[in-house]
Amino acid sequence: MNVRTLCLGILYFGEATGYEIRKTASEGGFSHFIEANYGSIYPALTKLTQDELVTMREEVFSGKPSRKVYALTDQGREALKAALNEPLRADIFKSEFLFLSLYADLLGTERLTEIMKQRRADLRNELTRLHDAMGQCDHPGSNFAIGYGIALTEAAISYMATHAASASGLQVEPARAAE
Amino acid sequence: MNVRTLCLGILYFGEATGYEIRKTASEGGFSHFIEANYGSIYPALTKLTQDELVTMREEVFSGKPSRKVYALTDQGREALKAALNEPLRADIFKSEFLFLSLYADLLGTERLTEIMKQRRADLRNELTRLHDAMGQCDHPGSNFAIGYGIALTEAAISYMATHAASASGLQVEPARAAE
DNA sequence: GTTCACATGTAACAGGTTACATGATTGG
DNA sequence: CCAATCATGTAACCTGTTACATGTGAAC
Repeated sequence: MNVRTLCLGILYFGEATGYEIRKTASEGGFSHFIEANYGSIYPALTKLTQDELVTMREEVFSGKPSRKVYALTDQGREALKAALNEPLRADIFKSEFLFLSLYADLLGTERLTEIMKQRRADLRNELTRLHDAMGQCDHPGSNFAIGYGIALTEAAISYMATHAASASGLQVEPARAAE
Repeated sequence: MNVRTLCLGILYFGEATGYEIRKTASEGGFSHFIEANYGSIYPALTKLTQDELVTMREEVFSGKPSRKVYALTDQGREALKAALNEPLRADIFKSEFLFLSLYADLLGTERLTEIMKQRRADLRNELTRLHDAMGQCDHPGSNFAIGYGIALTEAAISYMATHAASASGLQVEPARAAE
């Protein structure tokens, strides 16, 4: 989906600033299947305001940086619905990690061990993040999406635990339990 | 990773045409974590030939379409190694399906049911594809990557089986066992 | 005092996607 | 005969990313 629809979608849950939209998309509970950064969000919000799919309200506090709070209009809600009814695109998954794993024999034990260790750490962090997000949210749709992320992350962790050592013919340091 | 490195990586396993590279990337055992299409592959191969990272040999058969077979040079192999030793980028996962699931209440039972059904079918196909790929390949690195895909796909199927009905407050038709 | 979080925005650039353009052979 | 597979390539377009530019307040 494009950034436009993403903004409409996040605004559907309540008004927000560009900064908050990015945070939800890139760090919140949805960040495992969404990506967006300022460079695309701010222009999109300007355009959406022009098209009257969202309204903008500027909050100016003396001293504090002013913030622009965006909210969905009825037209915006309709546009979101329309976007949701368009043909569903396939998931996109790109993994440099898996690409690297194809060339384990070219990498050398040291680098390979480092990569595998890093990946296990990343997966554990991701799992923690997802559990936190799940705890802060009781919306059924969101729980489904976050739960999906948790299920896959757990599967990845489990796979890493049992297969990381066999990525190549090279001997990789075994994972320690207390790592 | 960029298309350039992708081409070098696939050529590492043996010479190939642009057509075959795309097929490996988009339909083969690696397609679950790689994506590339003609529009990016052909220009990349031309550039790589100019840079002497690959060699090109044209095979012309009377009648048959001629094919350009590319092979890695020593320089190309070094370039691949160098690329593999650059800092590892995080995985990219974008899912319109999960995005849609956030708005289950906006979707209507019919569309939601259709989406969930489609996703289960897609996952089953993907699993079959991965098992086939695994059977045709005994390279350790590839087996690790394909196995990773299988593990995650199985987790997704399992999650769908137990949670698809609870994506929203709406009642979704339960999955049938023989579907 | 320095780093982090809040907050907005632009511009150049890179990268890849889609559509177009073409054509032979094989199998059903 | 029609569809699918093999086979190569260009060009316009779109989209998004990176880097730049700027500033406050709070916490440590």
